Amino acid sequence: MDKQSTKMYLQIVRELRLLIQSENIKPGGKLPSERELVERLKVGRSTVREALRSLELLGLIETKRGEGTFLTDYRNHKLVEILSTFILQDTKTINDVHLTRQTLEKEAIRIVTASSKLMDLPVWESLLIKLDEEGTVQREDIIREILIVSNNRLSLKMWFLLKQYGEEPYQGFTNEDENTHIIQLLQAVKIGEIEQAVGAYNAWTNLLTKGRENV
Amino acid sequence: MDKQSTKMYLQIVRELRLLIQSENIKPGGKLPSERELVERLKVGRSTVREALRSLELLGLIETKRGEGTFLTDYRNHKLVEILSTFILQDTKTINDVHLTRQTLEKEAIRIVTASSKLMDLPVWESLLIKLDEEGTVQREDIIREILIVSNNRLSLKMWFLLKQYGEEPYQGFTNEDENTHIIQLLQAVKIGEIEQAVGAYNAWTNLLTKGRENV
DNA sequence: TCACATTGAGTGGTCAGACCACTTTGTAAA
DNA sequence: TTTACAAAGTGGTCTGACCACTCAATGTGA
Repeated sequence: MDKQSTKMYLQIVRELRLLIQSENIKPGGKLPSERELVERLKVGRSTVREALRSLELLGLIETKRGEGTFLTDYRNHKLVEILSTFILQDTKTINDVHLTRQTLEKEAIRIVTASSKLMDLPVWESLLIKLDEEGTVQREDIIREILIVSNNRLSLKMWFLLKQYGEEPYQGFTNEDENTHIIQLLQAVKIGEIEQAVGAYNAWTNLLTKGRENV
Repeated sequence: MDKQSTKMYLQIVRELRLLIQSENIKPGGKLPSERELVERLKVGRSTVREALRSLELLGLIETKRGEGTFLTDYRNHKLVEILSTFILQDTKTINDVHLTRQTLEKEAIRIVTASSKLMDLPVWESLLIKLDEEGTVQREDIIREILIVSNNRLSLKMWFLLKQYGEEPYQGFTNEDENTHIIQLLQAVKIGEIEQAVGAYNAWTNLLTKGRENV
């Protein structure tokens, strides 16, 4: 291990990658302990830890005191979580959060409605039936379902985050006024009418945000 | 500083964020030295370093031996390097990154085009003139301008991040085929034709992503 | 006076060893 | 057999030491 050229901890990050590959460690699998890595890589423990901590902040590994270090499922995009908290911290404008969330929601609606495979999924009919029978439905359930079906996990993860930061009008059940728009939205999805679906979504959203501040 | 609950180095990451804000450290600016942070935060140096190393791997700070630690412009490559080796092998994931970025871009186009104040900003005409005179233009400049004008700082920051991850063909100059779509896009923006603008954007995007893998 | 070399303070990079807190496991006692 | 406890293994943190590098103040010689 030469000292000068590259930073040691970056070297270790690389070594770890090779190690994971050569030992075929799967997500959820256990990595060698810090002390073992010290011996195998012939470096100090603090250096090993700097590498591990970096990867942890990236969400690539997970450490449990008393147990060990584990490879995580990359697909969880914990990365976005960290970066988002960085971002959201100095972007106090709560309105930006709402608008960005709505951006993701609208795009998901467009994607679903534009796809012949997704637009006539049984789930939309199920939601309509449930709405008809029970007279109300969890607001969040509908949007979440659309996001999930649209099949972009990154967007989904961001949506969860933004929803969490924005709090406000999404929890709880719908009222009759909302139901009108929701029915229109779901029916438009079913028949693949994109702009009609987005229009219904906008009407629904306006209803919910009515009375709040404007841009 | 309590020891048990949260991991110390994450606490320090948070502290650093506050410090950067309260002392108004700009990109390129210098952070307190590791030893000073040890004193101010009352923690060990290795812990401080774990936090700093994490932020460095994220590309948020930059360290120079013998000089100090500096806040970077968020354009560093380290993050991209690491991610591309660890995560982005998953084609589905990188595709999510692209699609999510495009979602933000399209919405920004819609917002700008839908606003009578924004759609006839002199900047669009300037871009058209520049394109006409020089025959080419930086791809990124156009989209960035639209994002900025759309006035959602959160979306803008997310866009910056996604752009880094995605290692898109976004750098560099445009060619003649692209220029056709760009002109159409900008002119549609100027006259407030939303769907036309989005359509031009899609055509442009398809041109750039043509030949890449499909979902 | 000026140009150059030297030195020392400050900074990040790494290492070694010591505890602590926690989890798991094996073993001895009931 | 079941329970309680001790030991081993692991990550979390701190301390102090030394190295490598940068920069500016200082000193020296022409």
